Amino acid sequence: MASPQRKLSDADYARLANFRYALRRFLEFSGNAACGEGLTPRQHQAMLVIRGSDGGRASVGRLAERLCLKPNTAAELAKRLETGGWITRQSDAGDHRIIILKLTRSGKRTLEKLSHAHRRELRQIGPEITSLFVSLMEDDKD
Amino acid sequence: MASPQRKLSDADYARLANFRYALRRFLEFSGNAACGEGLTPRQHQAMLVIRGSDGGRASVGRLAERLCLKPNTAAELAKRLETGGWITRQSDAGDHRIIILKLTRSGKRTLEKLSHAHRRELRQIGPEITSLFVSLMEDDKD
DNA sequence: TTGAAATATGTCGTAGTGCGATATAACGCA
DNA sequence: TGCGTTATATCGCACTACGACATATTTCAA
Repeated sequence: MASPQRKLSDADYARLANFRYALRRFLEFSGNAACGEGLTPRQHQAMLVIRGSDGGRASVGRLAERLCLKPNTAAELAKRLETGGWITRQSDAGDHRIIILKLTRSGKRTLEKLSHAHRRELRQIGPEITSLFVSLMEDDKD
Repeated sequence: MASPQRKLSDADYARLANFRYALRRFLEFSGNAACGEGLTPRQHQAMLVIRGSDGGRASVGRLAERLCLKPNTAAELAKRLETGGWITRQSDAGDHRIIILKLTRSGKRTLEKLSHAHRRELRQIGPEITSLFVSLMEDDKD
């Protein structure tokens, strides 16, 4: 069994590098798909967070947390999405500090198209990513 | 068997959203680890590309390709890495247009520390990511 | 050999984005 | 009521990636 502090081999570095490369190509695909629909990558991700949240609605705070952003950044992102006609912003009935974000009809339509494409892509790259994980889990055999 | 154009369910969106969230948390971890060593996330990724390349050396062009960047951006990144003392830049003996990038001793030391931490993290999140992929592969059962 | 096209890298100005600091409004509880 | 907390918003700044362009080197065909 390899010690966790054993020196990393060339193959270890190659595996880590290949994994990151696969990730970047996926994110590249995703960004290109978003741009093709007139969205920035972040805007697309925000819409997915909203649609994937309970009831298809999310607060600005939840958006920030799920996107790993600071609240002020998420607020700006939400404003741009509203300006673009992708989402609506309305204050919560119970707590007027909270802004509830929901997709517009056109937002839903665009996100669905993108999500189909993403699912196809993920099904394509799934085996590769999974096998990279498997090899990262194993002890180095070199 | 579900048609590829079947309407996506709430659960489908939730799965896609959860997958992206897991990815972002990993990238967040990675970025924090890099910053803790005085590197920007991109600089760390560039160093991994170099170390993970054949012979531990990479050209600016290869750096660009593996990082999904334009060549000029990769050139600037390489310059900043050299200024920071993380890599060396020397022109290729055979083709003087090509600049060969290699890690310095301190670059190697820092990357090794980061790579150990990343391998630990990947081994932690591997099962989650893999199971997310598995559920994305399946037809929706809702 | 020579000159044009291709390749590899570098420079500069710009646009977009995320953050810190700060502000405002609404909530909750002593 | 009043004060601390929470949720969102505004503003200026820094960073980074890009497009457009520039330079150096190589390749190749005539």
